[in-house]
Amino acid sequence: MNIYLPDGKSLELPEQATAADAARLIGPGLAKAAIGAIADGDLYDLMKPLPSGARLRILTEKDPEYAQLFRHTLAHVMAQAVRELYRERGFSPEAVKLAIGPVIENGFYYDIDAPEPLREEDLPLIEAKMHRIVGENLPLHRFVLSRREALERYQGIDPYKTELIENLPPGEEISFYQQGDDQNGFTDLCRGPHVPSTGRIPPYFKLTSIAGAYWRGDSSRPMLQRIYGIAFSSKAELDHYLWQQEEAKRRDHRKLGQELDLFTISEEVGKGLPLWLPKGAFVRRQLEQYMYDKEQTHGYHYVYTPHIGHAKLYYTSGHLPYYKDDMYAPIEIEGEEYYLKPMNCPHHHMIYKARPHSYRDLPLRLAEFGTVYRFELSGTLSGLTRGRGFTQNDAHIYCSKAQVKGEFIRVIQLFDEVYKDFGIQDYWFRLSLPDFENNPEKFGEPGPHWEEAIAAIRAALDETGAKYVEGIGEATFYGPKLDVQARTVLGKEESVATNQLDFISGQRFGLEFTNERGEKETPVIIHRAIMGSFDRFFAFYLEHTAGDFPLWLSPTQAVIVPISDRHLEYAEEVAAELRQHRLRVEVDDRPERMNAKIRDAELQKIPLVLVVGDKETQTHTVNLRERHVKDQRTLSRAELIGEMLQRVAERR
RNA sequence: GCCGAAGUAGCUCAGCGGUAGAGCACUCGAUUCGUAAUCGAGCGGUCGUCGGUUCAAAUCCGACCUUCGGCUCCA
Repeated sequence: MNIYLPDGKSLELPEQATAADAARLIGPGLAKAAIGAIADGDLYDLMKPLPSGARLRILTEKDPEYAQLFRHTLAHVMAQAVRELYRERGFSPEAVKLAIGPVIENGFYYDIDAPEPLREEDLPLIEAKMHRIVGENLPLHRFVLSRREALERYQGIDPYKTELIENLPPGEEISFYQQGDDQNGFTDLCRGPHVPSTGRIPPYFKLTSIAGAYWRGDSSRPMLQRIYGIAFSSKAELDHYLWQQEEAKRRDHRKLGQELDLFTISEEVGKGLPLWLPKGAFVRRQLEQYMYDKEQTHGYHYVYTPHIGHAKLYYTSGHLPYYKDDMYAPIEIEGEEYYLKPMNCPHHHMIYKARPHSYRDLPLRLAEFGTVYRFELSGTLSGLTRGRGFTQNDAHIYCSKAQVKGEFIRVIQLFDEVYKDFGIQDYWFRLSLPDFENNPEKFGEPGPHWEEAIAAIRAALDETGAKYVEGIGEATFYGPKLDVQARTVLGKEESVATNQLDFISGQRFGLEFTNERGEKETPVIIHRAIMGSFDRFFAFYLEHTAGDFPLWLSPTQAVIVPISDRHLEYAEEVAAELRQHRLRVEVDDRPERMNAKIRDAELQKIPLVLVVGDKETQTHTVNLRERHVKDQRTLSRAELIGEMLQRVAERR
């Protein structure tokens, strides 16, 4: 067969030849350096036969794909080490059943069903064995078995592998990889690719955690133990990753919330129900005020609705059958059932319905900072990011079909404006589509309304030039979903907000408007939340800024530090003047040394520290120590106020 | 909800069978100081809860609660 190289040259190779054969033919240097290959765009190792006529690029340890190869092999090395550990504890090799062991971002994991649970203390033991196996430089070898042979290998021994083999599509090659021999080695059902020997694995790996994971991600199936590992090709990359982890801990909104007195969660109030302390509440109020002003100028009308609603409301909306288990239990009053509201839409629909509407009223945009309660599973709760009570930056846009695209464009533009003001640069949309095949009971039948809805959103995205990706299966039962994803400073992707196009609720609630021809028509509804929930947005933003709020948001904008008590009077005078301009300032009048006061202001991440001593008192100035700025400046009070007000106006 | 780990003073943590400790915070006193911690004293905990083992439990065992890391879920 022929293989084509990147420079256009072709190589004549026997059938079933591998990338190792190709590299050998090119030259001994490359044969030695080769670690894998890209054939027709797919990653191959040195052991798998190449497809005839493939376009081939040989990879060395310098290529980024190298990581995928050794991470995958490390999963096998770890499985071998775990087997060994249990053998030493008196279990037979068959007692340890293996499920899947894939490569993930930064590393790998393996799902294992062990005869007795692994514990955290076992990780270093396993890791040591892994290092030994890597040091032994066991060669890897690939072989193929027939379906019958493969099944025989695992029948009655490993139900997970058996199921995997049974689920392979007919005609698919069933390959195995073996490292070492039967005495000291390990064989696994695997499609590869792998490094050619365990010695080619860089020693920069670590086992990080052990966690439960359902077999095939299905909560009705057995729970396995998952061991997570990370692996990099250099120490620098490993160190960078570890640094990132530390940084993430430092920025964790739960930690910052505690340190900066922003919010707390009390067992006595209930899990997942955050309490906003004065400083956190102040920042949240600023966010709300900002959104309120913004939405006013974008033609939204604010409404208020109660926190509970009649059961009928949720039968009408269609949520009750789907989400009953995820709602707080009903409250029975006078023989009628009420629910804590899990979302605001039905209430808003009733506001729409309260008056007849003409096409001239549309689009009608109803907004509310609506507090909702959802019975989230206890294991999913996490600070403000995932609570059981939270307040949405919610709005529903009622419009005609013809207006959908235009309204979506406005929504996308609003996102742009708001996120820009908060310095969130790296964000994009994710259009979630229905999966009719695998989840017909949720999405119903495919039809023109779905198609129209999806086309309208796509058109809006294209027209604004917004960045977006598409995903299947995550739509809601009433329409496609448009999530907003943002990348944190540390590179982690997070969901901040979610919007939906809804062509079903209008009918369910009997909403209508009179069109130009005097006919009744049903409006389409856009559910949108720019900041998602204030709780989650606040958490995201807190981590984004590491608690360094810009001046306009900071609960305390400046702390005045008098050098000694005789400067207190002047300090209060400056404070009073700033306060007249609605600037938020505090005088640190504790009987402490100025160094201690400055340190505390830094730890509290106060943007400005104003030091006043003899010089300042005499010249009616302040000495400004700005956070993250090396040098101090002395400036007049008018200059200071001017600068501060300007920064507030510019949201810096 | 499921798997694993952890819960000791307001916070960060030590103690791991012989009836509770440090630093910070807080209160009081002294110090009045020029850009990240002045000194001293005091206050503060039925060691998550309940039960068991023991002459004796923060410490060992069990159940439950909460938090954390995952899995599942997210209208």
